[in-house]
Amino acid sequence: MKRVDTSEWPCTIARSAAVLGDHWNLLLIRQACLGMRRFDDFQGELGIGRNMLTIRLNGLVDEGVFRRVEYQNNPPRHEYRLTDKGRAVYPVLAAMAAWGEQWLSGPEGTPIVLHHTACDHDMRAVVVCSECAEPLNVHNVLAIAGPGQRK
Amino acid sequence: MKRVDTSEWPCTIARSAAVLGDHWNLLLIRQACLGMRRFDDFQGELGIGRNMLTIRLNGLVDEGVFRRVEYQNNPPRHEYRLTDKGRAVYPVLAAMAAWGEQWLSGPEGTPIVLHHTACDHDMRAVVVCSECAEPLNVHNVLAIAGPGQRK
DNA sequence: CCCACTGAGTTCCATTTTGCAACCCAATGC
DNA sequence: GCATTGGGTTGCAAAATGGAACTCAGTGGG
Repeated sequence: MKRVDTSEWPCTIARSAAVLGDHWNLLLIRQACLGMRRFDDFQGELGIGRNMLTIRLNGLVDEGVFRRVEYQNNPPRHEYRLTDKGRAVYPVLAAMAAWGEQWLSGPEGTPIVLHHTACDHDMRAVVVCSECAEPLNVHNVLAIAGPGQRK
Repeated sequence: MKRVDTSEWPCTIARSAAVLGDHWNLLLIRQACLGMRRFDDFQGELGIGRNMLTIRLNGLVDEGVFRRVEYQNNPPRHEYRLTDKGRAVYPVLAAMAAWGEQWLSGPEGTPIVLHHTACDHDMRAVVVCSECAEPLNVHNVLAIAGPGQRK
């Protein structure tokens, strides 16, 4: 009766969901994207229990999303930093933020505005095709079996 | 000791995570994006327990992601269809698929290839700025308080 | 020297969630 | 009239979750 593990399913969404389909993981990566690195900071900011936090951080380190770095050694202390793989989750968070902004904001409006420093505009994330740069939607994308397919 | 609910936090990612930070929800929406609508089809394809499935589908209907539609009434039978809000999750899934493809594929390569019918190319999703169309990354986006902020 | 504090975790325990299997019900199909 | 189909419940045991208290090593203050 272990929780179902989808990390080996022949589907990139299922595999991603094994890591990203957990609200604490998402929130931890979000905080890390904002520059947070320390155990107690994550704990205090998110209100996650310390035991949960330990389990999540270890899991994300095992996944290669975080790296555990000693930042002083007397007494030994470490912090959790995003790896390249971890930083690559940012676009997913941005897409989730865009969805949340459009569909989950109350009448007061969005609680967070994203500002793109590269072009100096407030913006929202848009998910587009790598080949033609048009926005994607359910109707214009087909999923077909790739080389790693087996099931 | 109920599971922490982040749906009212003043953060669009936390709010989205309350819905999308659950692997079954993600997988159900994925299946629905592929055209699946029936209880038994979801159950059989994903292998999710029937009780879990009931809870998840009801939850997603309450959230407004799915709509429960009667497709015959003798005996009464219904199916679950995506609403506009539900279809709007697709870009998030596409972004997750792109991350999974790059970081979670084994040596055999990706199990799934996405094909953009609009431009007739195989592609991956790219998350860009709505204003300048440049790809986003951790370093060039700032999160600042919006009108709905309070905390 | 003693005490409190900091950072980063453990441990314990009571609730919830999961997952699985078995069961229910109404209308067909054969 | 008996099994099948679609869409669920119910019951139960194994895990995950959340909260609070406790640990441990070094530091800073008095």
